[in-house]
Amino acid sequence: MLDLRWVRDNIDVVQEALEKRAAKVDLSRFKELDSERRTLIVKVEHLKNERNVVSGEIAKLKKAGAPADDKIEAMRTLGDDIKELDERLADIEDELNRLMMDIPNIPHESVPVGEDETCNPEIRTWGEQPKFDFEPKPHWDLGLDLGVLDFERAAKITRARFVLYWDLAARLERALLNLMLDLHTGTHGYTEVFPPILVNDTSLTGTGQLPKFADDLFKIEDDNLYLIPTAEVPVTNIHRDEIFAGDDLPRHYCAYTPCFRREAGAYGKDTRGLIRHHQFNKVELVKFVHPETSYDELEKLTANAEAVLRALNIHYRVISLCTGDIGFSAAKTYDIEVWLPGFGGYKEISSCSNFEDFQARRANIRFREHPKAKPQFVHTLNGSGLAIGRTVAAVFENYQQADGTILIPEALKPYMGGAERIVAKKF
RNA sequence: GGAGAGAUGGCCGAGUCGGUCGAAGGCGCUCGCCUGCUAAGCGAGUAGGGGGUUAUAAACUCCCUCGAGGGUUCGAAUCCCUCUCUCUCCGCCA
Repeated sequence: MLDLRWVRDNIDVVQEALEKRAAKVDLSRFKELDSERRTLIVKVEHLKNERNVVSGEIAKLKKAGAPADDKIEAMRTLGDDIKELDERLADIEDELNRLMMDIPNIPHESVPVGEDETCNPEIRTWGEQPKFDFEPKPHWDLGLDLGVLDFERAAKITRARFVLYWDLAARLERALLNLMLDLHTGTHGYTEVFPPILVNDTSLTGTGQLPKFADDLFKIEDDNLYLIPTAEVPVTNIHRDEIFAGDDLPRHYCAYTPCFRREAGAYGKDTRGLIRHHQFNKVELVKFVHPETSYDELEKLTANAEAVLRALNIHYRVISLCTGDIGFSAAKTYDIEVWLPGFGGYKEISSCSNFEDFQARRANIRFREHPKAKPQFVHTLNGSGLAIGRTVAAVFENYQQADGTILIPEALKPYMGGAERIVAKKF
């Protein structure tokens, strides 16, 4: 959410940003509601002041044993007026609030202007596409041939877009998440947390998934709880309604969690393999930082996520999302796209964003520069470090051999219980 | 799931029959004074949000907030209702 006063004073900036994002929000309605709200506040507060003053007088009279009936009678009608104005004010604030909730974040000035994902510029690449003297297979064929990725049984147990891993594929998933957590907690200095994966609607509103994106979430109706679509939600909400002391910042957290997404708008997209599932594991990086440092922190966070692919020695590129492709809450986003030789293209494996104070304002996460200073909003950032299912896919495709087996990358060997490669087996 | 108790400022804790309570007292913290050092002592300050005025400064002023939301009342931290959370006991359970 943006700051109400800031929007009021910078309505043209907001309008321009909305156009760049191709977002539809009615700012003329905003102007109406905002000015009506302020007029009403002045009126009703004036009346409330009178009520408070006269109530004090009534108290005095009663104590002195004097009659106060005429004042009480006058206050009765005043009370009705206040009630009516308060109700109108509440209606206006509701509508204004809904409107504010629908306004996406303002992209940072460094974000490239563009209509859609075809306009995202490449920032850098690392490594090279591996050369094969055979036709590399996509990971789903590799997994099926080796017997370790069982989509059929997963569909039986649950439904499509779920997977059952067998044996060394299951082990590989666990190896990867351990490698990632060890790297981020060790070398990169993040604090590991393990949060709840069912959350309430306040948490989802804080990070921006609600109210706008309810369709993307799995909901437990009976308890009014949701399965998290990303660890960003519980981890960012750790500090909801809290005020940091200035020297408590920055905070760097990493968390492994399963993630659940309904993928409501994605029918027919990435239907094969591990790319787009309803349930997947992810290691997430989340930062709470001083506003002045947040863009430096975004560069570092992205580099920390990249470090996983470097450790695995897998080629990738980093792109900067343009104004038309950037997420609702983000001010700037880098996507890391991993090379999948069998699939024959790059695929997003991490999305690293600076939300500036957009989430912090919704979730009310603040800090004090000095003990006596007014609280101000922190900046929040997060990024995948990495999506684990897609990393499994990347390992499969990049480390496949002519005989259909998959070599275990050097960095994963300590985690694989002595296994050197994944070979075909029937389960 | 059943029965009961509770939720007040950074923390602890008072709040009488609803009446000047945003809230006694203590601790902590900040600033100043004092004292060879330390400790102690003295004085002052110490919630958040939203309006008005203003330069989106300082200062001043008003309104709201005593878990959340609603109600009763001229007036609610105090009374009533709903919800959430915490604690105790019973049941169930990895």
